[in-house]
Amino acid sequence: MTQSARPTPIRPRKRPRQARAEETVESIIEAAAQILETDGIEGFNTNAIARRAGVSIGSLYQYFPGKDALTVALIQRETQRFHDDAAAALAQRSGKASLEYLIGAAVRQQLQRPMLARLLDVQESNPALRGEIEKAGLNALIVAVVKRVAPRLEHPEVAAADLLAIVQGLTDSAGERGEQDLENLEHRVRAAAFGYLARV
Amino acid sequence: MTQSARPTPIRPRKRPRQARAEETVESIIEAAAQILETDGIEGFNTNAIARRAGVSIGSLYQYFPGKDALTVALIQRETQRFHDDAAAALAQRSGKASLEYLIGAAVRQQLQRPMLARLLDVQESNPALRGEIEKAGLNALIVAVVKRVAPRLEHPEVAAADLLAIVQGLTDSAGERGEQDLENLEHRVRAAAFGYLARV
Amino acid sequence: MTQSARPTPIRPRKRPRQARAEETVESIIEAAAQILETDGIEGFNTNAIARRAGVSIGSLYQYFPGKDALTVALIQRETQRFHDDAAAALAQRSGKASLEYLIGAAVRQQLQRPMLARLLDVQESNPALRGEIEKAGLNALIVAVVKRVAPRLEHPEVAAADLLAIVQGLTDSAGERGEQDLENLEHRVRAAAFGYLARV
Amino acid sequence: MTQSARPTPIRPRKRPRQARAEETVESIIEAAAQILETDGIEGFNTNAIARRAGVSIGSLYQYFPGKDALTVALIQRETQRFHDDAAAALAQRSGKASLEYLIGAAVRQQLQRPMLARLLDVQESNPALRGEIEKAGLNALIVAVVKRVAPRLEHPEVAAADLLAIVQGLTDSAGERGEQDLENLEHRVRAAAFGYLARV
DNA sequence: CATGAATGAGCGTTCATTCAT
DNA sequence: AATGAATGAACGCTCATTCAT
Repeated sequence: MTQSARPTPIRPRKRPRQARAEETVESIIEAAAQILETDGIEGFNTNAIARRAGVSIGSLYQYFPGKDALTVALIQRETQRFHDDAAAALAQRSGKASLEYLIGAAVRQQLQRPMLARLLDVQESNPALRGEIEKAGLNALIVAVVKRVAPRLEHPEVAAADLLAIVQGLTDSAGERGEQDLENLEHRVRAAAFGYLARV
Repeated sequence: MTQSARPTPIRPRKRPRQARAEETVESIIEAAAQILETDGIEGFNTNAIARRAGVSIGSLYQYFPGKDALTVALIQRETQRFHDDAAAALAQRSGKASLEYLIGAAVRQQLQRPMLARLLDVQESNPALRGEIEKAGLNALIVAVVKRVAPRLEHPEVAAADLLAIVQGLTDSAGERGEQDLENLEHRVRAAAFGYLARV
Repeated sequence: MTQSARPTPIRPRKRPRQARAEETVESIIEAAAQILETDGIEGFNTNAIARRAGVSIGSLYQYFPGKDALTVALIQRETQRFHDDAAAALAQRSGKASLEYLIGAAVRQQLQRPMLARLLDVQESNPALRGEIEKAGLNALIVAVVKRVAPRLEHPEVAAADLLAIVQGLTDSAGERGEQDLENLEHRVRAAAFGYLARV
Repeated sequence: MTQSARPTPIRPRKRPRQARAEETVESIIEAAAQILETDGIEGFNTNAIARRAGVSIGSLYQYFPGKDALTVALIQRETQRFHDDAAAALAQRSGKASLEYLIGAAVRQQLQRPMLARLLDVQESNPALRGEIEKAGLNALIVAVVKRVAPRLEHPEVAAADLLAIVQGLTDSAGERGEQDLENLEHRVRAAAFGYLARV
């Protein structure tokens, strides 16, 4: 009768047990990504997402306890890619190569779906989502990379956060301006990242 | 973000001709800033802003043709401060001093009202507001500063945009984490900015 | 973005300051009463109530912070009548006359709008509304009446609650069966009430 | 309460012919009772009931054509207990003992599962369920008890209905206030019942 | 000009019910 | 028969915007 007073949980409501369900979940997340890319935050509403996914609104809520949970899932999916890249980065021979690898991954990902990446960065600052986004794993990896490039740094965690901010700031801004030249952008991001590490 | 289908004009409906009107406009913008700081985007709605400004919702719409126009006005006001600082930066003796001055200004502004600065950056990415925000003036000034520090740079406009992105990225991220140490943050931002310029 | 997590307050959002507003509030409450009578709880939804009141859904929420608040207001309005009658009851010469007066009032009110009275009794048991309904005043009056009829009773508050339960139980049941004979019903209610007091 | 436009039949879809089916039906009804007790009407939805019963939602609809049918079945089950008690009541020696026995049963049942009893009374007033609940048998028994206690009463059916209303009104009200003292409550209910019969 | 009551499109979400597997 | 994924009508509620006073 009255709408629930307790805040909606963010974690997925149920693990899909059938193949069909898994497909549905995937299609919803992908629809969310597409909506964000084509219509921006304005069009980012659950009904539209369900429609785009070719799924009923009820199904959306079968797998996501609320809109925020879906947003988180989308962010997680995109973060995961970066996370995998970061893991690969650590496998590089030198520290320098590690960071370069990481930057390359970030830039590539950004230029692939610029709108999506930018809007997700924006969503990430939504306080309702705070703490729900698994950043610990990614952060640890970046810290590890930082420690390899600049082993003598006093506060590698701060440097890691700063590097992430620099890379995101630069790529988002480039994406906003519609930049396409991957090489050039990558060069500039490297300049900022290595420049920072050299002087901090 | 905007609810109506037909796009609302963004430019102020009327230039205030009387002192009282000017005050009203100012109070509304300040109310918008305060709401953004205290309640975040969640609380950023026209009715709340009017109430906080001690003005009727009707009056708000007398001076702003829509919510977006008000948002733009607020962004402009904050940008103006930075613009003034940038102008002062150019008056510095050396190019290095100019950029340092600019960075100091940016960091200070960010740490003074961290919420506001961050949320405005987010608003700025709203495509509905795009193009309505007067950035040309500020950009020109930054380009001028860049030309002084790095006269031989091939694309000073790109560098200017990058520097803005780096500074905003770093300060927003710092604000998000609740950093308070101005000196330390300024040091790191300088590292990134000068490092970038040295290597690009 | 997400629907509010904190439970909706029950008290009216604003005191109407203009005559028009007062009318609107009245019309909404009356519409709620009518809907409850004609369509039962099934039809008791905010959109239908607003429509019946000839008012937009927005106006309803301008004066009532939520559906529950409206329900409470409706219950209060109906309780008020009874409250007034109870006050008049105390003015009767004898204690017996007081209780008889009260019973007469209850029976009359019940038979006037049987559906409404019954459904409101049901609503009253809604835990979400508990404590929001001003019962203290009415209770005190009934206790006073009880003390006059049966001054030597050990627990007049319990007796008052019991009497209320008996009267409501009987009248609701009568209303449910479509009874119309006021005299007869009143006689039976008196039998139960006075019989209870004589033996408890 | 029912969502579909066309009215759903209320009678059970099929008589269970196998022992296992009978168990399933029983487990669903018991689950419904438990949900009503622990979560109140708020939590009383078919999916939750099926889950609590350890049965799929599909199975629930295999045995009950709709939610209302399940509610009716639950009410019937609870009524049945009372019905059995009423039958036992008639076996008492005197009429007075019969009624006292009945009241004792009612009070005990109410205080055993106060939530359940009260909420079922509320459900009973749902017009969609009206007429579907088998009350004739119970009524006849109460009438028989009444005839034994007060053989000269002109309208024993009315008295029976009134007594039921009085007892339910008092016990529900007591349950609502969390009363636990069985003896005391029983004493007051007797006072009301016998007082009523003596004066009506 | 100012006020604030009124509007209503649209959003997030629930839950009874169906039906392919 | 049993399962549970899927459906979608319907509800509670918000907030940008209008307009009579």
